[in-house]
Amino acid sequence: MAPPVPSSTDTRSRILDAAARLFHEQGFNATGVSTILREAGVNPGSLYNLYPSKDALLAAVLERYTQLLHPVVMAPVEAATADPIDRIFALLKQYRDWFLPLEFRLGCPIGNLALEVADSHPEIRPLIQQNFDGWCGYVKKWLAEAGDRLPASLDRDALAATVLTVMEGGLMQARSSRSAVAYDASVAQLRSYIDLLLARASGERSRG
Amino acid sequence: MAPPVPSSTDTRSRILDAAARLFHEQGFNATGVSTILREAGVNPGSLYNLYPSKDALLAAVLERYTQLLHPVVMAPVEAATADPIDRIFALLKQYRDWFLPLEFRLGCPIGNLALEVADSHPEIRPLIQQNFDGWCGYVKKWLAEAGDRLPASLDRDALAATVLTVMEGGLMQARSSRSAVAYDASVAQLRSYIDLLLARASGERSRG
Amino acid sequence: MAPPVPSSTDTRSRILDAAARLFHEQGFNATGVSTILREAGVNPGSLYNLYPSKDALLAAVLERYTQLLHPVVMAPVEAATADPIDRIFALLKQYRDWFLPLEFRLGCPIGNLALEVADSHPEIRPLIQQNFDGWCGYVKKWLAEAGDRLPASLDRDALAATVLTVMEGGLMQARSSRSAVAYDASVAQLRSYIDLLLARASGERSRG
Amino acid sequence: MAPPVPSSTDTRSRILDAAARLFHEQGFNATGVSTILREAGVNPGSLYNLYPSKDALLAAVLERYTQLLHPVVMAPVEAATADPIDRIFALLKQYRDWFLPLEFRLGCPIGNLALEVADSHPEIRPLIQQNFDGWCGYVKKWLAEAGDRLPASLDRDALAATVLTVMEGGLMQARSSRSAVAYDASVAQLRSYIDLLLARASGERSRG
DNA sequence: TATGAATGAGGGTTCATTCAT
DNA sequence: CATGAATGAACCCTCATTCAT
Repeated sequence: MAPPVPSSTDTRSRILDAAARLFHEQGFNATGVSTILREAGVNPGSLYNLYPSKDALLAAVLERYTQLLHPVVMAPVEAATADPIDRIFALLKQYRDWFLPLEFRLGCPIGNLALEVADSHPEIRPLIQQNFDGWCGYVKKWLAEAGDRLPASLDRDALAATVLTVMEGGLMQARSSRSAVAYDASVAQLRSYIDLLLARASGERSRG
Repeated sequence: MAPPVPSSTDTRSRILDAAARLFHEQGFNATGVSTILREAGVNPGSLYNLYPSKDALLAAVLERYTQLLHPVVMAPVEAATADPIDRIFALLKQYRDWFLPLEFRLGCPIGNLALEVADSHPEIRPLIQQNFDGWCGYVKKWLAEAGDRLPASLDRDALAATVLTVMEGGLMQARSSRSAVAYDASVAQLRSYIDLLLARASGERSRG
Repeated sequence: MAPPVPSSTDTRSRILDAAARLFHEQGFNATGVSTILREAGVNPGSLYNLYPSKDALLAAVLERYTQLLHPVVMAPVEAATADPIDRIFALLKQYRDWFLPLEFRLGCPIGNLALEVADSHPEIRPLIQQNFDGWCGYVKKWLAEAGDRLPASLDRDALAATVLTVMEGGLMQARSSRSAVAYDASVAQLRSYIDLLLARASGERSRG
Repeated sequence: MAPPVPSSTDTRSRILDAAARLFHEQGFNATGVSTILREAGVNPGSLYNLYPSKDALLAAVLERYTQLLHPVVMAPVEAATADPIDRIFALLKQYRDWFLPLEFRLGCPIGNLALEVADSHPEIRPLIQQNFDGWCGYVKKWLAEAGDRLPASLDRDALAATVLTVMEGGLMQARSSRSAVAYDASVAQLRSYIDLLLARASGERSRG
């Protein structure tokens, strides 16, 4: 028999859930610790037992995003889509599907924090970078799997970074306009670019 | 003889300068009104005489960014670079040149505010959008000037949005990594894409 | 031909009107000078030219209430009611008629100020007292006119003070309950008392 | 052994004591929270931990006045005076004795608040009314105990309301004049009225 | 370990008033 | 005399955090 989940774990989860949600909805600075406490149903002393500061809680939230990257973000894409190139656009479509019903409110939780705390919280910046690296890592893996369907001369790492650029830059404009137009436009240009790359590689292969 | 600049204008400018700088350096929520007052050398009553709230001051800052878009951002690019396609990359290089000495701290002042206040301040969102629209407007103009050097089938508005996407998404990653790598990579992919478009249009033209 | 009313008089009137209304509606401390300025359509400099302070404005408002006592409060009663005893109850009914449509909001402007500023503004207290004295003066005059319809032993000054007591005490309870019950009850007891006095005096006269 | 009084209760009491005293001395609007904090020796966070706003503190003060009505106001009267009719005048004399040494400064704390906040604070009005109802309740009880010493036809509730009217209306005039004259006059007229009622009832009883 | 009161610096804003134009 | 920006103390309240129980 498994031991009962200790209540501290439960408390820890409730805090992390509430903090992650509120940081996403309101931003880090606009979220008061007291709001987190209320939403998590926890006392200040309990929170400060588990996390020595609001900043430490932010770090924990970002660690959890790292853990959730695969199960929440990447696994659904990989499960639904087999072709590595298609997976890139399935990933971009997944964000669209998440945020369209919200009229593109909220935005990327990592991207939001990147712009809000990267300068003020030096100890947090690496955790953001870790999330971006993980995200790009999946894209790089897919691009590697695409093998010679893409030109040999293509800088696959640069393209992976660009996919993240398209997601973050597109989502930023979508939030500002409450519309999908700029996001869709950016994704379409990326599609067009990759199609040109695929065509060139195909030509190279047939000539090769 | 022109009348002396009224002192109120001076006060207004000092407030706007300080607010714009601090919002850029620290973010909107992390900047206290008292800090703005101290840096501007102004009393609370004076500020609230000119701007009824911190939010109104934010709106004024964003209006000013709209006014500064041409003289500060676009005019230098257009003065230094004649070719419309080259202007796009000169613009992207200008941001690189601005932020490289800062190790990519600060980031885009509009983009930062977009992610920080777009949801919480509905009245501010249109002002952010206005800045993005103005920015893309210049790129659209340049793309139009490129005429048939670009394929007729190209969605020039979509490409303009993508240029902004590359700038914002690239800058976000640059801030997170304190490095130019992802920014340069994204710009390089855009360059590669546009080169492919130019090549295709050139082929179309010669085939006539 | 009369000279045109100087604009300063107009300004003065607009300020007094606004101040009197706002002090009545919101109280003295709860009314900001800026609100008075806005409602009067006047600039701070203009107000402070005419009245050196908010307290001086309050004094002017109370002076004006003294001037308005006859035309606004007493003249209508005396015009509508001839019998001196009836005038007392007509006066009390006039307040009821004024405040019933407001569910007894606002209350007596003098009484409100009496309780709010009597202690903190020693220079204002005599002006409040002057209003009360004027008010009681009319009641005393009527009681004198009632002659031997009232007992010779009756302290007419004390009864006049009591009429004011009934008005103020009754109105206070009416405001607290948003109902006429306590006001009507107090007036009815006064009516009953005066009826007993009239009956006794009548007996004395017939025996006399 | 009883547990020591928890310090929270102590803090709460110090806040309530200071707030009640200052609201009484200066009025609600003229009393700053910072003054309450200083006088209570308490930090802002402590106050707002116990009371979510200045208005909530006002409500608590009025609740406490309700609790204190019996021990502070009514019990001394009932202890010192047995006869129910005499108790009414002992109560009115108690107020006189309290305020005469102050030259009738301060006034009734409930009455002051009634006029200052009844309109602006709808949630407070019922608490004021509750105090008035409690006060009148004692007078009603005494009038009931007077039985057939008073005329059967007398509206005892109306007379009770009138007693409060006399206290509040009399105290208002006493504050304005810094003299007992109008207060004493009003009480004397009430005495005269009740004597007439007692005489009439006595006559009715003897005629039986 | 859980609780929630206590801490005190700082939040954004309004106040009555003055003064330069 | 009108204007409205400037003044700076004070307003009510919230912040992240600590500590006694």
